[in-house]
Amino acid sequence: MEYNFKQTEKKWQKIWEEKGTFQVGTDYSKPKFYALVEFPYPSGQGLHVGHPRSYTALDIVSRKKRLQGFNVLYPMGWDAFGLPTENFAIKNHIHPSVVTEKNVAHFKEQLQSLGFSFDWSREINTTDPNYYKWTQWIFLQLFKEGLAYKKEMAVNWCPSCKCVLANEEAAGGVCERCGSEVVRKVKSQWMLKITDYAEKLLNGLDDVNFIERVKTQQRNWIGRSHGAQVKFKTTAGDVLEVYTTRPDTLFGATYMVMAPEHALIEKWQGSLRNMDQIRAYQEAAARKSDFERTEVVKEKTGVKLDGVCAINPVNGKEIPIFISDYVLASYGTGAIMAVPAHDERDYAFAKVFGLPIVEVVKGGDIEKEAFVDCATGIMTNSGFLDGLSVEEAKVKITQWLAEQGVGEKKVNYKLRDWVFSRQRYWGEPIPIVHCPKCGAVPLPEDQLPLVLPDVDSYEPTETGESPLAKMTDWVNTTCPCCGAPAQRETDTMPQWAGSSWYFLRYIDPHNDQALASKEAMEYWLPVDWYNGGMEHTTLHLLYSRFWHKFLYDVKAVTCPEPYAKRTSHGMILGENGEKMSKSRGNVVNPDDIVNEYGADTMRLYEMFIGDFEKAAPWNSASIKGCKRFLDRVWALMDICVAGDIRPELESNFHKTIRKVTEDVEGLKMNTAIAAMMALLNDIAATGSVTREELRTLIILLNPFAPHVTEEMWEVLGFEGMLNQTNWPLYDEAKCVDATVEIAIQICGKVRAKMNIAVDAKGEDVIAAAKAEASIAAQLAGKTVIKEIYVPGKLVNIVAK
RNA sequence: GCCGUUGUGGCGGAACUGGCAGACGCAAGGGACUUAAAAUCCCUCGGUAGCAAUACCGUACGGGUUCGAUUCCCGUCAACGGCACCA
Repeated sequence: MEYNFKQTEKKWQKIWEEKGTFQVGTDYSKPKFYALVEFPYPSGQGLHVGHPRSYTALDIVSRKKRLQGFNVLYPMGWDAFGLPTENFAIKNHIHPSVVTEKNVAHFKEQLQSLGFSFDWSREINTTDPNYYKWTQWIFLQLFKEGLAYKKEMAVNWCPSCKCVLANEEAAGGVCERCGSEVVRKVKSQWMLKITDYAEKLLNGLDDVNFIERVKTQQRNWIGRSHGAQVKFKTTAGDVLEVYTTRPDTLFGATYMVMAPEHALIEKWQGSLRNMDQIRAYQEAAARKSDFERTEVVKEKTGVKLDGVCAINPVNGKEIPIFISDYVLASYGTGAIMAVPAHDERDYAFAKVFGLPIVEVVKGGDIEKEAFVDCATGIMTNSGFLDGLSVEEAKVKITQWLAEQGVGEKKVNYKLRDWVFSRQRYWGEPIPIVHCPKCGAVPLPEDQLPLVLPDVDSYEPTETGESPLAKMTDWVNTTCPCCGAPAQRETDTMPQWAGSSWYFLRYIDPHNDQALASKEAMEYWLPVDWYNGGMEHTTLHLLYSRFWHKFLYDVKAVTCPEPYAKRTSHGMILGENGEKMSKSRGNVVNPDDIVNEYGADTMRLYEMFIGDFEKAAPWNSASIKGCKRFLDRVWALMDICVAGDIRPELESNFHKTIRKVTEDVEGLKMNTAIAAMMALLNDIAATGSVTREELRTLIILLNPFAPHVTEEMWEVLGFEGMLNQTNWPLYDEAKCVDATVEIAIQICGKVRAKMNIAVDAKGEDVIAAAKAEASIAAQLAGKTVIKEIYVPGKLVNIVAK
């Protein structure tokens, strides 16, 4: 009997939908399992073969957990605000919500054709006012707690289009739309104080099960360092404050560097004799992004301030001050003390400007390069610090600075506050009213959601304000505080807002009293397993942890960390090994694969393609192997006879059950599939299969290929639906074979093999190995120095 | 530049905690079935030499530790992800 995947897959998808098979009950007595994948941005291009990699993997986990008796929540939704939809709307004069609706419908149809066990009754959409009501509510709580504030920030500005550009739209310093040069313009922006949570975000990592590289990257992104803040007096009278992780090297500070944007420059205007030169340099620096500025390879540039000097507090020496773009305004105090002998960037700068390089830590050769190692060095040329180790010197100088009142111990973070404003239309309106008397006033909660009004044009305004600024009817309102005429905030939120808390909404998606009910939160939180891309590690994942920790502090959620476990999948590349993209012409459409091979084959192939965590190139030819495997499993029904698992296959079955059970937990789907393929080969070699063998095999395969296995279950006449049966158990004792083949090595090289009983004693095995004809011959005339037996693996005889 | 990661046959990949490198699959070659093709089934398949048994080489490159290294350490090269307004 031929297997018709088209008909069968549709049949089961319909049954699952009609019966609500994967709808999650509210039976809170069962153990729960909450599996989460990153919800997609519904782009106009439709689903990409990259999306199902993550979705299939956790679908397999979810289906297996259900078979193991868990109450599983596996939801899906749409992260639908964002730039591409807005740009499409501008170009084609279609409302973004219309575009979104169409894209969502397309995505949903594509996802459903792959047979994912999502609970569609809990579908959410970040652009739905009933959803973003709560996104706005969270913003209000942040505002009330003082974590949302306004600040002047530099943004990318296209002077020709007169609009703010996203970094992506300003790649290479050129406007993506018109090609003109992008400048940095200062604008007042809403900011979120994520830095207040730096310590909590760091410490929380100790309590969660995230893959190590995600933790490392988050730790580095937060970038905690211990050092000192030091005050340098200047000849202008003001104090120039710096942060340093190397206060021990203070005696070696021979000059200072400020970021070109540093506020003191403006204050010192009167004293500075080379203001023209300074202005020119500031303008040049404004055009560069932070990471262009910090590149080490390029020649260091800068301008010496003519008219103001600093005074080194340890020795009273006057030292020059420079501005240079390698110092960033956004890190530390925006100024540094430069110690060229012990910092590579300072060294390079000092060489260019001919500044003195004073060695204060012995151990390197400062004629050649900066000596940066602080583990081994001994202090020198440093007065009362001489002879101390770097660590001792750090402690002593920090104490001294504190005693003198010119510095203090300081913990610093690389993490910067979150720029939360966008001058765009397609985002959540920020629920704030600006009153001339009361200032920024939060909208009362009973006025939420503040609905995004319809506008005629989605183009930003001449001044770079959001398109909402043109909606005077909407903008003009009254102050919720004093009733006087006031104006609404016209900036919108970034796309990160809606995705920072979406997992909370799935657990109680229709609640209009709260984000989710306490009861639902207590049962479902935290997310048990969250899978997503590595590219979201430092932004989305950190932002959502921040919001969650905040919500925990204001008692709006019931646990301190949102995600108990985080894993990451690799990208699926084009057949040529490059990233899939329209412009490269190497995009594979999942619809084509489903049509030609079926959803089960597609799912199996995406899991078999390689190591889940690594990038893997698509290969059309290889898909056939997965189709062939499913066809061979189907064909087993032709040779099926009554009976239990046969003794000669017993250990194969137990080993395979163990392998699949463990590999699914470890996201090693490729080796789980390989194990099932090997089992099929072993069964096929016997020429028949028993009912019980087939039953066990198709339960194991069900999470991977749910349609064909469900159909086989029905054809074979087993009771009920396969997805409601139990996952098979294995017996550790039955996974072992009686004999095992081991290798015999001489000096680490395999020279022979032999079969031994699994429980054979070491000395007997070694004796047997030496008795082996070819081994005996090669050992003749040599002295045995060492004999090693690794149980069940090998014997190694070292001889001379 | 900074942070993180990766590098194994013609290809995707496998290999426990330092223990037989190449599981499983694709492609390729040979054979069976067929009027023929597709499908299916069987065999071979890292390189060099050899009829063969077998020997030597081989996990990006150069060193090191070890009885034994794809695995650990040091260095080099190449590729990929992120760098805060793409998501």
